Amino acid sequence: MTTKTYNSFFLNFANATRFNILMSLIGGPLNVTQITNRVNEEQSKISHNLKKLEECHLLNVKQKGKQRIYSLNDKTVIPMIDLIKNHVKNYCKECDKREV
Amino acid sequence: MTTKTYNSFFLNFANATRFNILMSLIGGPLNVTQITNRVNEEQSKISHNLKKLEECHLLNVKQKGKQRIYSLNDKTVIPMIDLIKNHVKNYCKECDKREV
DNA sequence: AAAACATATGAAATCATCTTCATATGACAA
DNA sequence: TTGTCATATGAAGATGATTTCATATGTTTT
Repeated sequence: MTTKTYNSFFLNFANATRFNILMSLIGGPLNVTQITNRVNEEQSKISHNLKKLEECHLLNVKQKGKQRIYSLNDKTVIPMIDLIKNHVKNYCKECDKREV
Repeated sequence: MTTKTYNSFFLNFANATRFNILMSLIGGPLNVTQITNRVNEEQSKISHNLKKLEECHLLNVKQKGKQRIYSLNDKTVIPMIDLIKNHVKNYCKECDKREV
């Protein structure tokens, strides 16, 4: 596992926009316009970030007419969400409350 | 789970220095000087980064004389390492090879 | 073949994080 | 109570990531 690989893997989760994109896809695949609406950000911003997520294989794409449909790699993403949720629950109960 | 919480959680793994610190502690607790030697970085750099890891409860500290002994929160860190290793193995076989 | 729609891309500008350096603090030993 | 060892900290500078804006590409519709 190269430094670059795990660096970009975790960076993908660390960014709020990308984290929200992942969340928006938990319910099932969406096209770019739909993701853009759910996450409520600029289209080009979404596209740039989708690219990074896809490069890491956290997302898959397929073309459907002029749309591109993105779907979650849930084998990785769901366990990851569970892991951090558990961590926060067990170790960060207080610190997570004091908002900054 | 606040944005800040998951952001700093993942950021901790995304940084090479901190990732190496975590790795150095898999074998068991170490003091700062020992970590500094294993990771082979400046002492103040190590201290700054230890702080961030501790704030996220990925590390625990205890004082022992003038030393501070850091140990891994292995309940979280080990599963996390396993998760990314598996991801890379299953989905990034090729992309992980082409070094950048 | 032009227009319209959906998405991607490059580059500059902005914003956030990291490291570095100098110095401070805290604990123990002499 | 001074010196030394171990570690932490603040702030500036350096580096890196993200967003933005303008525009390009690709696909379908008319």
